[in-house]
Amino acid sequence: MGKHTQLLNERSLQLLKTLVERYISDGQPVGSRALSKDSDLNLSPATIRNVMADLEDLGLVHSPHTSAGRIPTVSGYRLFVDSLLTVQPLNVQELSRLQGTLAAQHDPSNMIGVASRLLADLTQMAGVVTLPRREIVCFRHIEFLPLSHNRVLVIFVTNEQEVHNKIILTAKHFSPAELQQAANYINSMYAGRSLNAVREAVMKDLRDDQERVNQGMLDAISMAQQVFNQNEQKDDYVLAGETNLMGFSELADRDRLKNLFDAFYQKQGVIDLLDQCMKADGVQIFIGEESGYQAFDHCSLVTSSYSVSDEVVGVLGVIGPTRMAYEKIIPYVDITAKLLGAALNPKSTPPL
Amino acid sequence: MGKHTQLLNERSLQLLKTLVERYISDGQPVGSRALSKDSDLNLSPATIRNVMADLEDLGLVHSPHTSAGRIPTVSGYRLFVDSLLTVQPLNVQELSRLQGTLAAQHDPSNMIGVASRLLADLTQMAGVVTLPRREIVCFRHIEFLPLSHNRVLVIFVTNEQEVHNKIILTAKHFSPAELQQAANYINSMYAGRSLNAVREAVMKDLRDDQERVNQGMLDAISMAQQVFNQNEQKDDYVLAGETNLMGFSELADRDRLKNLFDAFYQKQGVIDLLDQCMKADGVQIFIGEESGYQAFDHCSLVTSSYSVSDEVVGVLGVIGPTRMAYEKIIPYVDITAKLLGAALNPKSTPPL
DNA sequence: TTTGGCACTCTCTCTGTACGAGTGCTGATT
DNA sequence: AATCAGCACTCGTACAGAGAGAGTGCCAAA
Repeated sequence: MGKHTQLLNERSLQLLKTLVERYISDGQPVGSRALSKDSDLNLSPATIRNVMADLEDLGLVHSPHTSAGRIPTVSGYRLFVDSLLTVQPLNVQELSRLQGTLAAQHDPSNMIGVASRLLADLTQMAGVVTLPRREIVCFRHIEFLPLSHNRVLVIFVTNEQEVHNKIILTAKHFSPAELQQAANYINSMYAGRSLNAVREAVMKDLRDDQERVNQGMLDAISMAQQVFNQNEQKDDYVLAGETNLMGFSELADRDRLKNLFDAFYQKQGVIDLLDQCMKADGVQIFIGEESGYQAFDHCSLVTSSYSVSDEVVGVLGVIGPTRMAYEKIIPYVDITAKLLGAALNPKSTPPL
Repeated sequence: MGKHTQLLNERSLQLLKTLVERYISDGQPVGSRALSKDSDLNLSPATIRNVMADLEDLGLVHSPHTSAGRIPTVSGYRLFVDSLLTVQPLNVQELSRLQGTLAAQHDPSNMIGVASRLLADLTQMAGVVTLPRREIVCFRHIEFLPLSHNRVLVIFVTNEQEVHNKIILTAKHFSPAELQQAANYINSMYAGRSLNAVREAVMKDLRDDQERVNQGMLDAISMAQQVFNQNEQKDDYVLAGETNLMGFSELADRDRLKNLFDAFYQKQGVIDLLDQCMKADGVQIFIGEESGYQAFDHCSLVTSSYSVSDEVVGVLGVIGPTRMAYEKIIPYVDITAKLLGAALNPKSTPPL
């Protein structure tokens, strides 16, 4: 694969692997003596020290101070997860528990929350799942309800069962009957198309039909415009188990922890990061500063996109300290993504 | 008021007051020398020490160790906020900023979030606002949409503009037209009544009209029953600025912080606490262990209920370390509650 | 009742020491 | 040429003692 695998011989890689594994399980810098015992290769500490010096030159490990052992750098972890890691197949009973819990939900909206919780509990770190977003959001049904002061409560349903509502202000007052009529009109005109298509159609109709159409339809269309024009893609995610992160000494630092949690609540930065993961399929990993996102500097993010009927609709993943058990986390994330996708899959299209 | 105000003379109270004030601003145990300088009474440190001994006997202050100054106990704080505290009137421009921000929202659902954020920003601690809950929730409108497999998406609107949705399973398959008819029937029968009233009426109709009514109506009523029967009072709150709490040394302890945040996310315990505050009107304060809620042992909670048209509908408040500037926080909470109530007040009832 | 004085206690910080872990390097061994 | 044992060296940590500072409690005098 990378330049390192060519530059380094088998033995060095083997040693790097055991070093990372050891550090992940212990959390202590690992010295040459420990490494000599841990690895199957029968080498003396002195030899190992030579190898370590090489690895250090390549920027794969570093020591916190002169006479401490070595700990992996970001590149070291990267090489480890890319080429050295042996993923652990996961436990059958855990798998069936996962599957069972997800399949038991019949309301997709809390299925996301459940998946997030599962990830968190499974890994004892933070789980994150983005709300499923289809490229083609299908407009299904709209409903207007009058409020006071020319305000109208708009309820509309997209895809199977996603309910949205917003309040719009109308230029003049409409009677309930008029609103009903407008809703009927919009439903008959636009239902079944994608939101983008609806948006365009509305624009077009508003331009073209200015003369031909009667007043009631015009009102309906202009309200439709208000509803659909702003491209409010409510990117969002559900987080769980963030308090699990408080236990890790890497993140014990006040400011780090605060930055991290602030990032969680501000959301935008995290969303951007997750969006990147959506493009690549399969499991995607950001280690430490790789994410380029300050708040995540001491964290790793293991994600996988999930798909409903072969279309990628979201991302889920796990956030934890850089020092995490990748060989376990990766299959967890992978499987959860597949199971969630399957669980979200509508068994068939509704009659309507 | 309490037993203490009678037991203690003016001077002791005065000293307790300055001690608490000093401790709140400094965070250090305050010694007799400092107290002697701070208080206007011209007393020597020695005299002050005698008084402190008395206060300690009464359980109002205590020293962390032999030769540290004194810090207030929970009872000390309690006496302070009940009888000694001089609330600071709040800054006019802050008040108008508050009012402006709240009035600018025209969607009540994010108004709650905004209020919470305001509290957090204002106090640099955590803000919390419960979702408004009226005793009488008025049923307004219902809508059925068919999904696959005899599942039906139910959308219903209560009060002015609260949209709820849930998925129910029906015994047999209904055509869209049948569902439409059922919705029309339910709307005409029950709209305008309180949810409780609807629930009862549905039960009654289901019992009584078994024979008289036609099949369509019967179906409608039995679906209505599914929708309304479970008493899902979705008690919930919106939290903001919880990360502000990470800065306080009192809460720096790992486990404490974790417990606190776990409590925030579990919600139930906090909801119970807030419910208690709803009963008392005016500003309500829990100091440290007073709340009886383990996770809040090192926190204080300053709350006030808020009302829409003279009916208490929710609670808001601020959560911070026991050592907080009560004289500022109290008016903040008080005013915010009043402003939020006013902002939520519907200007008039909608025509419908 | 108030106050100054004094002995005492406790914490915090600094210092020096000893120790252990681990490294880098060198020169001998294979 | 690769490997390894040995050695000097470095760094961090744990521990103990000393000194300073803050503050108390108590007693006796004003």
